Amino acid sequence: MVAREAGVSTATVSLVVSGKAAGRISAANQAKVEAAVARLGYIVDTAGSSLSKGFSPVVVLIATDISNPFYADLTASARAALGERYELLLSANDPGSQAGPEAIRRLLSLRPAGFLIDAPSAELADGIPPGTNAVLLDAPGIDTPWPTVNLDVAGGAAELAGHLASLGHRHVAYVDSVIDAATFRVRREAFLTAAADLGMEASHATRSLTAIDDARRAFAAAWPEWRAAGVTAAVCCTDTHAYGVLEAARSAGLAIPEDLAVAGFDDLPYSRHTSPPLTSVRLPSGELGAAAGRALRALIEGTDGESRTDGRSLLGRDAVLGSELVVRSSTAGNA
Amino acid sequence: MVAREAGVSTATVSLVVSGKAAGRISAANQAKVEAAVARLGYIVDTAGSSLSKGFSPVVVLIATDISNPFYADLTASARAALGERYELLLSANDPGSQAGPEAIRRLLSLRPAGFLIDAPSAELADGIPPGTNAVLLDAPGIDTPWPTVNLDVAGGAAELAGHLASLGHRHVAYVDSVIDAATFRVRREAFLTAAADLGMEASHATRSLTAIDDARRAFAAAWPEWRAAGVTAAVCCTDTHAYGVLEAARSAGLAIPEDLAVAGFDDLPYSRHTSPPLTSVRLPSGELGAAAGRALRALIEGTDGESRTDGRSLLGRDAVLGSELVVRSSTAGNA
DNA sequence: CTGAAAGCGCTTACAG
DNA sequence: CTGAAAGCGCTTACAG
Repeated sequence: MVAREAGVSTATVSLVVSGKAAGRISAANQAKVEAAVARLGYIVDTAGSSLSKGFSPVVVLIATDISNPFYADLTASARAALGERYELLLSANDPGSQAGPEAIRRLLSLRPAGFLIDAPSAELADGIPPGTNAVLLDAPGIDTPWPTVNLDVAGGAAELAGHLASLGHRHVAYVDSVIDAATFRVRREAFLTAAADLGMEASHATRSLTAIDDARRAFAAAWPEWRAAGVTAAVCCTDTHAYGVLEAARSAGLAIPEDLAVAGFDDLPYSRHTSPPLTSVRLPSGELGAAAGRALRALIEGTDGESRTDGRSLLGRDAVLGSELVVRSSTAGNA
Repeated sequence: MVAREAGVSTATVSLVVSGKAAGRISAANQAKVEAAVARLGYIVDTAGSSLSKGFSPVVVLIATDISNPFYADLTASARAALGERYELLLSANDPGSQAGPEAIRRLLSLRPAGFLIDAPSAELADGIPPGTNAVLLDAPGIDTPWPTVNLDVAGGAAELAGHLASLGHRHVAYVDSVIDAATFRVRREAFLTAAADLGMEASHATRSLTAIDDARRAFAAAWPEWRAAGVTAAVCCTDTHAYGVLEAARSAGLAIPEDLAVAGFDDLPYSRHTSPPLTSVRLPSGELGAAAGRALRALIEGTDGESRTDGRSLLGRDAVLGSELVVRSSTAGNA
C-alpha cells in the first residue's frame, strides 16, 4: 500500500481513506495521511478492496438497446441518485438481443455493488441469483422479489386507444418489438384490450427490431394485408419503430394521418421533429433513473430493511411512474 | 476456491479454467475439473483474479454523450472485435460534460484491461497515465503516444464546404458544440478554412449542447444577426444539433433549403427521416468501433510490440477511416 | 503432471 | 488511538 509513505500503518490509511476515521484516528495522523494521499494521487485499488469487502463500487445498468436515446437521461439521473460512492457503468446488448440470465452471471463475477436492469424479460428476472442487489426498471407484470420501478405503460396504451377511437378509427394494427421484454408484452396487450373494449378491431400485428430500417421493412411487408383489412391506424411499441413506419407509409404514398394514423411509445426528443410530428406515450426516463437509483442505494445500504410494513417498504419500492399521451399531428392532423 | 470440490488443487483448477492446461494437466483431471465447474456453475471471481493478475477483464468505453445513437453501433462492433475475454462497459458522462483526466483516474482504480476513449479533448489525452492500455477514437490532431483510430472529419468538412459553394452559397454559419473535443475543433476549422478558400464568408458561429432543444435555442438567438449578415447556410457539428436548427428555422418561417440550407455530421439513422431529410457527413461508427477494438486488443495482448517499423505498427495503428457526404434535401431541394 | 505456498492490495477484528 | 496479522479468491513460479 503505497500511502504508507505517510509513516503510519496501512490500517490507519484505510480508515482515513474510507472515511471511518471518526474518533478513531488522531487529527495529526489524519492530516499526515491526507497529505500523503494528495501528494501521491492515491486512489483505492478496487481489486483489493472488492476482494476484502466482497463487492466493488460498480453498479451495472443492463440496457436492452442503447441506441434508444431514452437511456441518456435515465443514466444521468441514475448516476446522480446513486451518488459518488458508486461507479455506474452500462452493459449494452447487441441490438435486438435481450440479455439472458447468463449475462448476469458473467457480470456477477465483477462483484458489482448492484444491478439496474431495464425492461427485463420474465426469464431474466427469474435468473437473478438470490442475494444479488438488483432493481428492475420498467418490468410490468413480472412477479419478482426484487424492487421494481414501473412506468404506467398500460395506462398510456389505454389512453392511446381511447384517442384513436375518438378520432373514429375502427381498425388498428400494432407494431411490436422482437425483444422479449415484459414491458413490450404489456404495451401490446393493454392496447389491444383497450381497443377491443372500445369496439375497434385490433387483430393485426407485426414485429421488428428496434431499428428504423427494420421497422420500415416490417411495415412495408405487412401493409398490403392491413390495407385490405381496412386498417387506418398503426401503433408502435417504441417511437423508433414508429419512425420506420412513418417512412414506409410515406414511401407507399399514404397521407398521414388521413390514410394512416401513427403513434408510438417513449416520446423521444426526435419525435417532435419527424414529418409529421409523432403522437407518443411519454415515459419519464429521468424520473425512472432517479427512482431506480434511489431504490438500489437503499437496497445496497440496507436502508430498506426495517421500514417494511407489509413486506413492502415505504421507500418507493415498486413505484409506478405515470405516463402521458402527447398528441401530435401523426394522429390528429390539426394538432 | 469452490471448485476444489473436484478433488484437485486450486492450481489445477485455475490452469484448466484459464485455458492454460495444454500439455500440463492430465486429461482425467481436466475432465474432473470441467465437470465440477459445470456442476457448480463456477465463474472465476474477477476480484481475486484482477488482484493477482494486475488487471480485470473490463474494458471501459468512455463516451462523451451516449444520447447520440452513434454509440450503439460503435459499441456492438467494439465488443465483437474485443472478443469474449473482455467485458465492454460504457462510462457515460453527463450530457454536455466532457470526461476529464480525473474520470480516467477514478476508472483506473478498477484496473480495467483497457480503455476506448471516444472524442477526447487534448487535455484528456494528455491525462492518460503512462502504461495505461488506451486507444483513442476520433481524436484528430491530437499529438499522443496512444494508438488512435480517426475519422476523416476534415475531409468531410471540406467536401461539405465544396457542396455548399457549388450551390451558390456565399455566407455560411457554423453551429459548434460546447464540448471541448478535438474532433469538434477540427470539424469547425476544416469547414471554415475550406469555406474561406472557396470564397465564402464564414465568420458566424454559435455553439450549444448536444441536445435538440439547446441547439434550437442557440440558433433562434443567433439567427437575427446571421440573417442581417446574409447567411444562407448553417453547418452543424453533429446531426443532433442540426435537428434543433431545422426546428428553429421552421418556427421562424424559413423555407429549407431555399432560405436556409442545413447540414450536419454523423448521418444518424434519424437524419433520413427529418423534415426535410438532412444532408450530413457520414461517419462510419461500426468500422470505428471495430478498428478501435482490434487496436486495443493488440495493445493489451502485446501483438503490437514487434511489428513496428518506424515506431508505428502495421496493425492499423493510427488508422483513418473515410467519411462520405450524404446529400439530402436540406441543402439540395431536389435531392 | 500436480500440489503447497507466496503474494496481489485492501479491510477488519483484535491486541495493545 | 494505533499497528500487526489474518483473510478475501485467484494466479504463478517452484518443488516434487
